[in-house]
Amino acid sequence: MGIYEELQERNLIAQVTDEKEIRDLVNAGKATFYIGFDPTADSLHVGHFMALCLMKRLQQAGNTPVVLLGGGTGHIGDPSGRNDLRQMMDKATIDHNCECFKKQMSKFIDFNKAIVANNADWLLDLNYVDFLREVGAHFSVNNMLRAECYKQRMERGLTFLEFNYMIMQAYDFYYLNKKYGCNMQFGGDDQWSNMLAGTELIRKKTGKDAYAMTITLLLNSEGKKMGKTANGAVWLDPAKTSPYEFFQYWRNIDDGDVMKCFKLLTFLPMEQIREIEKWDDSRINEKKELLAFELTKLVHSEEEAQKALEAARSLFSGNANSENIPSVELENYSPASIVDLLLLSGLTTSKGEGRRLVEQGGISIDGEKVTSPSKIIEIKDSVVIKKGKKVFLKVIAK
RNA sequence: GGAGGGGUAGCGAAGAGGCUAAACGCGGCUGACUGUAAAUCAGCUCCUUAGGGUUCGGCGGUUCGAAUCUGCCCCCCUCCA
Repeated sequence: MGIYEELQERNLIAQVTDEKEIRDLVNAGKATFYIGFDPTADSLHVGHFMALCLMKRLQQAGNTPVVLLGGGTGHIGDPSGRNDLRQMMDKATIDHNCECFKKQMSKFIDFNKAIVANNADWLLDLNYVDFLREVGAHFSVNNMLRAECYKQRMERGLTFLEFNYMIMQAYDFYYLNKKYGCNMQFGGDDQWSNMLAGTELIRKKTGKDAYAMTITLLLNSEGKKMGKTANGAVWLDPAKTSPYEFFQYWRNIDDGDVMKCFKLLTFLPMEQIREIEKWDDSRINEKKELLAFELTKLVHSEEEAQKALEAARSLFSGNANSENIPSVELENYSPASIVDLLLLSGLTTSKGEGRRLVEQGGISIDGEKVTSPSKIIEIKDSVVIKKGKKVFLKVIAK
């Protein structure tokens, strides 16, 4: 079974421009493919994770990845799948984010056998009129407006700036094709029209064929994008989403999404996944635990995954072994009310919220329910606060 | 540039001078039931030193009292140029 068939079996492939060509190229390890990452934040998140895994899989199969950092396109902002204008970022922020991305990516991609490019290197110095003549002439506005990603925005307003994003992305592909012989582009399914624009531009400019393939978007059983929590994205940076939180995110997913995630996200061999799929329903929690473990291992490390697993087990089984659980340290802590302590430890964002939680019986300390919002909490060394059913935090007084 | 419509809590959406910290729905949180799931049910969902305080795009005005009336400005949508 080739890598292409494996991707298919995992349901990773959403759309392709030319199945036969892509299959042959990829299975033979002859593809030089690129995936673009726009530096919209200082950490990658779960959405990027799939793309990175795909890169890793393809690299393992002998293909050459090109990581394209959107140092230039980041200045424009992709309107696809968005109903508002992206906030403009300054150059320093974009550069900083690119650096953060690179660091995180090194976990997934062997940079010795990959190409890293930044489209700031060629986009920022383009001459407007030259560019219009050379590239702009090949685009039909009529066609562009038919693209799904723009259609939606036509209702709500689309700036010329954003309208150009597709052209920039197409130009990237063309540029990489010329410079590195890059013949394939991968991306999220929402990128489809942008990617097609690239293959068409290459055909028009060079007469050569180039290919595009999109990855299934990671949607939950309700059709919403996964990897989001109430507090925002699930980040890959442990400083932004701790390994424990990361683990818990997957531990808590919907029953119906478990197998899909195994296939799409883990590197477990398909034989093993098929085995897991056969497990009895009573083992659903075991499945979730394994999924969470595997993903935490991939993104962080086996050691971190083990710690998260143990922490979760001990907390949810009521054990007091609090060695690896999430914690905060409070400097100069002097006994304060529970409401203040919740605020100090970051478990709540306002006193009103803390008061509510206590009144609703949602707070316990070291296993003991707190009933009065004004209760003064002494901390000898540390305490474990439980908020709701599954949020635990160890507070260490210094 | 002109005409019209609009901007209300995380989102959608009522409210059209006091009874409004603002209906309702979604989302979120807590509790019950469970399996750290879903569904269901109940409560909560601006801040607070619990007296109040600060909110309805922004800044002024009218009024005892403004999300509601008014002037200017900003943004969005539709049509015209």
